[in-house]
Amino acid sequence: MALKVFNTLTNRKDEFAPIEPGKVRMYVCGVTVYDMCHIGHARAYISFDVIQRYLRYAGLGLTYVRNYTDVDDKIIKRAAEIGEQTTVVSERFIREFETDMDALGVAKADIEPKVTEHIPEIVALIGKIIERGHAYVAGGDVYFSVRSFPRYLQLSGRQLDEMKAGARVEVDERKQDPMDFALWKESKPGEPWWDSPWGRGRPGWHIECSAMSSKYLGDTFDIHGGGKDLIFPHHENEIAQSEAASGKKFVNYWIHNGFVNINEEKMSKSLGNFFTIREVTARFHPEALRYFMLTTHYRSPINFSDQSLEEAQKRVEYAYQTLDAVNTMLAGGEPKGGKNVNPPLVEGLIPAFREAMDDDFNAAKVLGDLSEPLRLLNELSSGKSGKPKDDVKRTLWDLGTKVVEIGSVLGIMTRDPATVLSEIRDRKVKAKNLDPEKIETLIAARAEARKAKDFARADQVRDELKSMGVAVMDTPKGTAWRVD
RNA sequence: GGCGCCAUAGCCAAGUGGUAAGGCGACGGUCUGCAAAACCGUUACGCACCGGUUCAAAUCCGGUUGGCGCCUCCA
Repeated sequence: MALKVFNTLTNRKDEFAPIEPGKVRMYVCGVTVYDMCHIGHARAYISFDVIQRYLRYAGLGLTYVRNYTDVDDKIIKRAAEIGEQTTVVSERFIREFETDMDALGVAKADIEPKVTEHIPEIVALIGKIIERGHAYVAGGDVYFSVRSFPRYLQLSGRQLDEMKAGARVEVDERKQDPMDFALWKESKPGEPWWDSPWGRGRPGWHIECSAMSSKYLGDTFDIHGGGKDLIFPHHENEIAQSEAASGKKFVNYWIHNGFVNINEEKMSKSLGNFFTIREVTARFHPEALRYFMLTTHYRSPINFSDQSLEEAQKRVEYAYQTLDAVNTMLAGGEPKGGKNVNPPLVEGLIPAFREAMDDDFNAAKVLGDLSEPLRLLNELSSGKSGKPKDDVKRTLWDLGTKVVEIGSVLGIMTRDPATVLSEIRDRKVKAKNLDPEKIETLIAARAEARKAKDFARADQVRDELKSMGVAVMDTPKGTAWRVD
């Protein structure tokens, strides 16, 4: 089955056909680096990370570009507020972004260009747009003339004249049309600036993505992505700029991810109802956050709640507990011989995975499909299945390998199980304000009581731990504990 | 006012024409000194509502209600 992607440009699922067979060029709008990232950013970059991984998995040669917007009104404002240089602010938040993405398992893009390092390209692009009659100089500013570009608003499917009624933007006197937008802005005192044919200034928002995408991916490329909120005006304006300059189609497939909601409302800075990635990952494991993001199709809104995160974390725990047991069972490496106990399940796994992902990257479906294999891995690795050991090992290997293969495309289940499990427990211990030492002491006391067959005393200790939210588990390898 | 999206069990959620995946929770069971974990079983005669198309609809069409988003910086 061929890959289908929902294309905002056509408003339907289109069969994906790259410009160059076997190769894909993809650009995703990166962050404006003026603050810590919130979980909306997490969703966007996780979504495209999965897309990125899947395209490569499917054997397509991918060039993935994700920029950093490091010149912008908000960065300037922020820098002024805290009395720092804009570059100090932007560099710091680039590092914070990298830290967050790393924790979430979001791989770096192949190219991560910064606006400040592409001013010449931007100036050249603006010059070209002016030359072609799609932009005009007004004082030290340069504006794109939306009326000169008949295809304007093709992505959002709106009408220019209908938009004017709702426009709440203050109209700059120098604009020929209220909808015209800045390509270049004259710098005010104290603002960063670069020389240009129009005087000292800086790029407007939008133009950087047009300049950097064409530099690294060409005038026309395959996929351009970002959050739904970027459709208008950002992506609409990118199309106008790029197509006005090149005279060619800009992008074939536009992919947009849905929002993260809080209490069914869009999470956003202006509403003040946002959580940073850092806040959430202090309470829940980063992989739980990632898993949560994948439980809903990337285009649908997803509602953030502690309960959902807890559920996601529970599944992550379950998966790693299972993998841990599988690893223990297969300590000797790939088993020789043995008979797979469930060939249809093992053999159907990857085809089902590909079918789901080929259908507009339906990772949520994949997660559901993973339940049965994980269940079987658990059953077999418990050692109590009653099946011949060789067959068990054979199946664990065959099935486990495929489960991890799928996990590696979704960016889950690829870390060291014991490490993740203890990281999760650490968070719960902290959340409940527990003292691990005290717990160990109690468990030791209980062990002694059990040894002496003083079960009344042992259960008393268990109850005490239980009231603290600690569950005690007696296993052949000793007594372990977990936080509920 | 314009454009668009969504509505599936207690909760989350997949499913775009063929007779409702999966998860969480709950209940019952196996295992266990007792538990926990794990495993097994049960948990939507119905997919907001009304009408239509069809042999067949959660899925297509029309309408109603409710919720959300964009039109302004925003992933």
